Amino acid sequence: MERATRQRAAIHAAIATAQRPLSPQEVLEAARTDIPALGVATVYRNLRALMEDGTIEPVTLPGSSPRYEMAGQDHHHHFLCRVCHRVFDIHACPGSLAHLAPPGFTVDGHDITLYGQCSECQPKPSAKRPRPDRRSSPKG
Amino acid sequence: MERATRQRAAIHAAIATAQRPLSPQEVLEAARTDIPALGVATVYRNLRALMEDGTIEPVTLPGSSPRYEMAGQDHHHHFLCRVCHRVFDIHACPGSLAHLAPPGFTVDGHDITLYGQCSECQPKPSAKRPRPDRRSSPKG
DNA sequence: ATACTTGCAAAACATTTGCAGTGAG
DNA sequence: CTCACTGCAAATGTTTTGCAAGTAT
Repeated sequence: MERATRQRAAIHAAIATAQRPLSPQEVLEAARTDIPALGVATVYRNLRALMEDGTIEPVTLPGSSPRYEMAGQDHHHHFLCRVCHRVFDIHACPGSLAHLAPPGFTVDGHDITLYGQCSECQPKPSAKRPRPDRRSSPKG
Repeated sequence: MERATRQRAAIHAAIATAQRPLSPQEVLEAARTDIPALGVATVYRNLRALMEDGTIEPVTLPGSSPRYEMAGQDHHHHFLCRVCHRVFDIHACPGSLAHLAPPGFTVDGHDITLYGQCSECQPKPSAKRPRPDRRSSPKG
């Protein structure tokens, strides 16, 4: 990552602008509004470069390939609403879970995903109906 | 899933015998000790059949393709070794994490994945070297 | 026998890599 | 000018599908 290119700027902007983690494919589509000829390989190469550079971070949710979001956020986890399938950041953490591992194992990190219903999708008898499915990932 | 075949039995046995969730590739290798000519497609087809049948369950770890283990086990979590990329069951749980969610959210479940090094991949100065990379999933 | 299953090969996808041409510094 | 970067295409690697042959029932 030594030169500043239009492609890199477009890819960076796509991620910085998005209100949610983007998949490589979504990044490609978003960045192509700026640079129509942008190639997939360039997206993957720059995602890796931006990650090594510490500019973006991967968001790995169970069962789907990684998405990317701007780095620099606090250690956090994710809440996946079973109704609207949106992902929310959980800015809380139970702390080290190293003691859960078997003897002889070394723990250096963890991921936690909570499942349930977000505040807007609570089953209220006669309230507004749940939000539509806004899932964005292809493989979700 | 209407007929009992040797292939299906071998695949079922491979998963039932393993002490950890297996990737399709690991299932293939294990089942081939019984049926050397076993094909990949058969493994995938049977994994799907056994899942629909409720015999096995998918283990979806963040960022990697699914693994499979016998259904009906107690609530447990998983440990992913960063060296050999094998997955181990963690038969411990910090308990309810419902309090981590924002007000108004309902939590009905959670997934926890620990990362680190398994007992066989510990960096011991002059001990046996770590196991080879047995990763089977590309996206992990 | 019938038709579900299998194994192989090709297809479908996602991601990576090789290379010659392009462009930032 | 240089050489990192890009776009394209080919290569990798995983999972799915098409089909003729195999085999439970």
